[in-house]
Amino acid sequence: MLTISQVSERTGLSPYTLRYYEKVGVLKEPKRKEGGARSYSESEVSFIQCLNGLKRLGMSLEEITEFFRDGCVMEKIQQGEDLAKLSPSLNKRTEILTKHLAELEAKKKELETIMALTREKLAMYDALAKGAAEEKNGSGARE
Amino acid sequence: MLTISQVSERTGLSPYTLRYYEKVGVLKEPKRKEGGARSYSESEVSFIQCLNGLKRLGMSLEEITEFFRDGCVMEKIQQGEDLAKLSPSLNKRTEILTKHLAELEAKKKELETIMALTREKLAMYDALAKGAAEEKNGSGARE
DNA sequence: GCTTGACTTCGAGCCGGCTCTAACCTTTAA
DNA sequence: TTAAAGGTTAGAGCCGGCTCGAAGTCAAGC
Repeated sequence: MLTISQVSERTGLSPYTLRYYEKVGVLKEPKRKEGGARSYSESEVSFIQCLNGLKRLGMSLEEITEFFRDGCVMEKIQQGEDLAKLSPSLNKRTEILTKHLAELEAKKKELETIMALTREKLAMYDALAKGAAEEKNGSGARE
Repeated sequence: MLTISQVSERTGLSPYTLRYYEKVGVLKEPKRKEGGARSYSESEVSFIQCLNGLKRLGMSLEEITEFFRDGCVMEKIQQGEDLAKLSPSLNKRTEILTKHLAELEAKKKELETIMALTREKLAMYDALAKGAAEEKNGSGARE
């Protein structure tokens, strides 16, 4: 059993963040020692690592909470749990990931649009700046 | 001369937002009427429209403030101001836009990375879900 | 017995970009 | 004359995701 700062070291999340995640419901409350200190198991650590994986996908804490509503499925599978029984959870997960991917795609389109606009504007200022430089040099080749 | 709500209608920014922009320094203080009410000119409206253009590029208020430190150059040009005199402003603007574009490109790369990761994870869950469905159907073709 | 260090809690603060409330003031029309 | 429709200000609240401060508790070592 691990303390919060040991879990912090092994997951890269600060104790602050771990407690915060607990508060907002993305992590469930761990057992406590007599003194009241949190006491985490190995499987809780791997759950958090799994969670970190989803954060890397840019998912919000809300999405992640929803994703994990049935616990850490990958672990259950590794423990040899019946695949058929997990089917609804798996379906929900592919659904959430599909939706997330669609959001990312939308974001990318949006980003490409504003990049195109930025390039346009940049080209305009660039052309003006060049014109200004020429005028300064007195060359004034055109006209 | 226009009131704040007239400017709001013509620019799509709420009076709240206009006052907020003034407070954080992206808009400069307009003239006041006797009563103390803000009184905007047409050129202030076109400045704000220009500002909206930059917002559409995803620029932060801080970047926009910096961009407009020398006023609305496009307008000065239209008013026939000497292009050579504006050269430093124009150079600064192309510089800011170039930097902004680089940031957008970085963001896009990042986004592409997490999209690839998401697709991977999705493929995995998808495969598992299919496997679970097969097991449920009793077919169990393999093994 | 006392200090030290790690834990606990609650609540506040931070970021950026608004958005709104409250209390007040001004102009205009009935 | 007074009420409604605008305007003004300072300051608070909101979002998500932390991050921290203060004050308290607890176990271990000197």
